[in-house]
Amino acid sequence: MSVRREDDEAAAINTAVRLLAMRHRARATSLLATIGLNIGQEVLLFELAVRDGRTQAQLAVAASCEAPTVTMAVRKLEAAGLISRVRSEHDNRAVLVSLTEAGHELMPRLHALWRQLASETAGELPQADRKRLVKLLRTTTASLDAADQVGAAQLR
Amino acid sequence: MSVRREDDEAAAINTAVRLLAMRHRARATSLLATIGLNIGQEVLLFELAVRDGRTQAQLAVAASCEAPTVTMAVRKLEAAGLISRVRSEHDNRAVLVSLTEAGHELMPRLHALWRQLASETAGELPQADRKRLVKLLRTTTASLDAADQVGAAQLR
DNA sequence: CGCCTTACGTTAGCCGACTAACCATAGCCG
DNA sequence: CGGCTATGGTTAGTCGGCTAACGTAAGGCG
Repeated sequence: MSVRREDDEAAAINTAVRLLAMRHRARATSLLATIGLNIGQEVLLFELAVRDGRTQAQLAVAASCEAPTVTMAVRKLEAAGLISRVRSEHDNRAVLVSLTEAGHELMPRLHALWRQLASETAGELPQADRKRLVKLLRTTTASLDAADQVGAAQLR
Repeated sequence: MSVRREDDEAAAINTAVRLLAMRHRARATSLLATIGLNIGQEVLLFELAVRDGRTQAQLAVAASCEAPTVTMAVRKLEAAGLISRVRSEHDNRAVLVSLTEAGHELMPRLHALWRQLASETAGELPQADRKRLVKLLRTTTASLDAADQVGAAQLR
């Protein structure tokens, strides 16, 4: 087998991932703008809707992003009146984040937008393919996670 | 069928896409750093390796990104000595971009990295699934493109 | 010929995400 | 008890990508 052949397949995979990532993000940005949200904020709102009163550190884990990203997103959400921040009683370092009334009221529209985005993404696929898609996305993500662990370990 | 159910599926799709996007980009960034490249630059190099001497506008289309993004990437690639920029003879506005000798020499390592990234992404999948994955990624990307066209058209 | 529109490229400014560095608090452990 | 480490959060700075606005050149068309 030629290297050329492998290069083609690698390019196909990598660019397909990159392009979907760009388009999905762009479309999400555009849809979220209609309710006054910036991308990245919706993840925290969804997490808080599931369980309120979590610390920013917990939110960072749940959202799979870093602490400073949460700091900024939370700050803007608070400025928008959608969440409230309260110092934890048990741990003076931690901040507990909760949805405000306005935050709760926004959720239905946010869910609607998210359904629309998912539909625009995979709505034309038969249901079996949609399940396959999610499964493949998760598998590949996990695979990259594992590779990253190894890569990081080699730096030590 | 309840809205709850649809919300779950939408969340599954959207977050799966988002997470793969983040991990894939992060891993690409990390791998590209080993040969001194920043993410985004590799796309232009691959394009130029296929066909040299294209204008920045053509590269923007080929790379599916905007003109200013190409401007910056090209500037840094030139500073790194990997490409050269020459004013077109036929069109005094246009700039023709080409790989330098150093740029050509870098390509094998870049291809190797890209194969590794693809392998880390989908290497554990059976070949049939890899093809399915690429197909699904392309289909969904096209679907989002179409939705974006409609969305943009409604703004007029 | 001269204008008007279109196309190419750059600049300026924004945003999300990351890392590195920092401060403050918790909590463990000698 | 006292110090050391680990943890929560913020700040500063970087980077890629985008949009908007600009200058300049090309090209069609009256």
